[in-house]
Amino acid sequence: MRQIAADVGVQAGALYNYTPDKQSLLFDLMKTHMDELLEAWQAEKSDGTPLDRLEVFTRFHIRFHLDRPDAVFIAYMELRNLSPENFAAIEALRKRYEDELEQILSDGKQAGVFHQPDTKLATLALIAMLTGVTTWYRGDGRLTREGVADLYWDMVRKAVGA
Amino acid sequence: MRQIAADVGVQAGALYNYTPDKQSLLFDLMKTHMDELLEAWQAEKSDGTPLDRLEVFTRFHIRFHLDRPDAVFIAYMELRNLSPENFAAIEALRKRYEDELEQILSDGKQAGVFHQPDTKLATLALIAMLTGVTTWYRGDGRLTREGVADLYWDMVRKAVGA
DNA sequence: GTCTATACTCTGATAGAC
DNA sequence: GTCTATCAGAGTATAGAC
Repeated sequence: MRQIAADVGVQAGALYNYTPDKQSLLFDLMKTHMDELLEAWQAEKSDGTPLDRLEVFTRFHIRFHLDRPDAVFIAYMELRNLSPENFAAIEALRKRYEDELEQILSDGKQAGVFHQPDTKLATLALIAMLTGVTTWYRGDGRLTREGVADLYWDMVRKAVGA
Repeated sequence: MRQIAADVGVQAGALYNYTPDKQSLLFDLMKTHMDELLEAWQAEKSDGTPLDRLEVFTRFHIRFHLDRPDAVFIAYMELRNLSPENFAAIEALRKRYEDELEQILSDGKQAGVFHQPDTKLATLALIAMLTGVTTWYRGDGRLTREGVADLYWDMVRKAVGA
């Protein structure tokens, strides 16, 4: 709390005018992140073919996460420091996001364009693969953000047999 | 440290007969984990075709990580608590492991059986995808460990165009 | 709304007896 | 090798002045 206070230019005690305690502050950070993720996806998602929707999801996920490395880091690494109730709330939001991808994969399989044997596992596997980009991508590296998205999309597409 | 001491049945001070400080204890845990990973892989790897080697790697990675959920959790979540020198040492070991997969993918591409456009990115993407299994797999769930490995292998194989 | 001051607790680590 | 006792520092949070 002292470190946060120093970064925003006040003394530690002054922070408690804005948050009742540290746990609430962490929860608000994570909840805001997940709300923004879901809201941004609702604004981005389209009604095309399953293949198109999967590509939109893939590129959206990479772009959104690369735009917010700090929030993503917190959202994954601080889960264990949430109270049980707060953890459940964040997990529910995460599940809603996973369901968006699962629905695309499910529709694609039904349409005969995707061929994953297990849609639920494919959902989790693809999200893990895509989110991993935040652990290694650096803006000054050899690949542009668009280049990275192209490469991930190639793998996603193939992984579901499209 | 008091919590660890309580779990092993001694007082906190007694732990310092076994480790000079907490940082060393964490580093030793993570280093041991990485050493075991590399050693186990050396014992497991074979000389077959790239496709066979990739399958062996996939199944090995899943099995090894599902066998050690606690060590895996620490190895990923506590990286930020390592001193810079210790972090560099662990990262070097991690890189050696990644290089094992990268070599397989590289050989497969050269042989014309894999078709990933970017071998380095494919390496990181696949490891992230596979390691993700530890965040959701539960032994009492609907899938057996072998079933999970089969499903991941199907996705890995397709993702590299094999 | 921010400050200073401080209460209270926890933490890693050490000292010295046994 | 373990214990008890304790230190020094950091942590979250609160009180009261301005």
